[in-house]
Amino acid sequence: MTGAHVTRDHVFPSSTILTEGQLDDVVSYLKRQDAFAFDVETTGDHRGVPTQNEVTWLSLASHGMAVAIPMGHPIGDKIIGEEKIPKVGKDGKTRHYRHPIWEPPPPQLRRHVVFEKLWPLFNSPDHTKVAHNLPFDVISTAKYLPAPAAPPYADTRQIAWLLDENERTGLKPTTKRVYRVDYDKEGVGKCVEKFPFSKVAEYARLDSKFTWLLYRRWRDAIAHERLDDAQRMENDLLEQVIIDMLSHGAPVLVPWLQQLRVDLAIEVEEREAAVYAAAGQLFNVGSSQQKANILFGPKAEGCQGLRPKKLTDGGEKKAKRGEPLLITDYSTDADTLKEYPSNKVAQAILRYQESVKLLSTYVDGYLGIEDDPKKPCIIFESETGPRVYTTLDPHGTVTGRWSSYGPNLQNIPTRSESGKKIRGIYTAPDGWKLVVGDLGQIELVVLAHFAGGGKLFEGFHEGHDPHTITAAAIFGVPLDQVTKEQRTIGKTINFAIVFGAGPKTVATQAGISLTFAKQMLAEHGQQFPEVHKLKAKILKVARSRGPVPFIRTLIGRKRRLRDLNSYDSEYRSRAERQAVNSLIQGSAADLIKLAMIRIRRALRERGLDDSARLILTIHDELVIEARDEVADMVAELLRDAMIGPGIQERISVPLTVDIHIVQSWNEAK
DNA sequence: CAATAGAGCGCT
DNA sequence: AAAGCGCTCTATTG
Repeated sequence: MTGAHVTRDHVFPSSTILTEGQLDDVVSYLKRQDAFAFDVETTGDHRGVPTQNEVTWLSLASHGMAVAIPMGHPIGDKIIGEEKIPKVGKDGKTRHYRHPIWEPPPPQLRRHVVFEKLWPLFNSPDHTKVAHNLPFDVISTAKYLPAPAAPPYADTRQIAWLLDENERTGLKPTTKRVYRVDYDKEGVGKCVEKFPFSKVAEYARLDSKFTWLLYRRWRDAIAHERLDDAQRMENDLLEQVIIDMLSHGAPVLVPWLQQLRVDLAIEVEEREAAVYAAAGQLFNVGSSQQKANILFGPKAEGCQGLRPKKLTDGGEKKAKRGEPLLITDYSTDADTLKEYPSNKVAQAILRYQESVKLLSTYVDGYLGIEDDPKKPCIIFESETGPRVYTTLDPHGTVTGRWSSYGPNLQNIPTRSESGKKIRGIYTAPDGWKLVVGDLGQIELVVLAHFAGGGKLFEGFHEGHDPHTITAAAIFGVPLDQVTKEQRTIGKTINFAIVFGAGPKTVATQAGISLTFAKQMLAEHGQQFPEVHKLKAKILKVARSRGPVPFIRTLIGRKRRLRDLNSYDSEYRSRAERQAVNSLIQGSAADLIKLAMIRIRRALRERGLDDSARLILTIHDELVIEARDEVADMVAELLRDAMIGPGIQERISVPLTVDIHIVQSWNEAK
């Protein structure tokens, strides 16, 4: 049944574990090692949500061995028949689909038996648990254990990312790249329950085996590239922070969300009707192509006859290749529509799009759409009420920031009125508060730190606002005489410096002429020479390193920029902007990560584990859920964790933090 | 029918 | 010629 796979790493008679005796042998072997790799195969409606999924396979690997343990695989190896499943199509017609009938699977160990036997190993402080994307495997298995697997941990995806942030870090792409082995051409991992037993057994085994091999292969690589400090920080986050954050999720108010669904649905209908009324015809407002035809088409054909102002990205490329342009190559994005304030259709479309975006992404996306398996409800009941379980990915970006998905909780609206209502959904349960802290102007603080002096640096030391500092300098006025309009331009210039934007972008962004934008940027160069010297130095240092140029962030993590040496000036310029921005964005990310480690330790030292926990990070902001009675204390601990002496000593510019104790997230801004 | 690309837009 | 993300919808392709 398990197949006779003859590979040199078989120390066990069978690579598929079906009996308690076989499992005992595996456990006693692993106990004699100092590390082992493990991996899970999951099923269920929410197989990708580690707090909710069902683990049906566990695989283990270590020195010279790799085994798979099935715990509820539904089918065997052979097809023994066929049945016809009737299915009603969209057109109402019933079609019959042929469906294979599989032989039953072999008897498998029960999940509680497996995890009971593995617990001493998973709980051992003397065994390093290795996994590829470790939080997923630790949280998936924690449901069946007294507690999540204990540190020490090693995450081969983290190592892959530290060694090359530009490559795909999934197990399959990594295995293909490193070993030239592609063991899952059929996509077994996507849907294990549909594949024959032996195939899944082998697939699961290989997941752990290659995880183990990567771990062994890379044992000296981090030190070799002098990434030790960066890895220490990443491991602290893995071992002390992220498992806890992802396990708890974020609290949401379902009744409010349901009310919003009703209100927004009405608003969307009204605004959709308004678009058709203004246009004098029906069309799909969600289609950018149809939108372009309506807006830019000739008046003679009942369209608006507006003059297009901007090409889409695709249109831009076409133009560069010298191909003829169509009406649909022109952009109909919100920035463009705002350029036609007197056109009723454009303005109606803007209002419609604002509502429909909120409804589909932030309401329907959460509550789900009935009878649509692609849009399930992603709110789950917990002991303290309904919660959503985002995945925070500590290795999901090239700069070092964390990303968030399923749902993305790093792009919850803040600006529009309806957006604030959406944000209000995130509300602490009765007896709890949200303690929210965000670092003030962290990217500009980091920029001033690296510049090491000059007007921005000095201004921060005197406690001034960076946009006012920039405005005062480029307009040549005292700080206390900067107008609101001047400050706005100062803000745009500051963004331009951090992102590397040119005069054209500054002009459109600030609503000023191209000539004036050029003047302002030139003046910035005069007033902030150290900032421009810093940029030059960043590029020079990066290029002096090879073979692939790179910058190092505050903690020493690398951002590699091959295109810094490109002969194509477009690529090269982009790489230059990325180098500067990565130093700033990446170092700011380092600071917030250190703060997360510090707040976790502070809470634990004070025995507050059960009354306060980090639930979110949004780049420069941390959100903690804390019991009412400890909220004030937690706020002070958070202040110290984010800007206390231990953090401040790393940065030569005074750090600031805004802390709010609130019930709902929308009260924090 | 499913997968992918493009446009667009929410956030820092 | 603006850095870094993820999600939804449409249109196209296989």
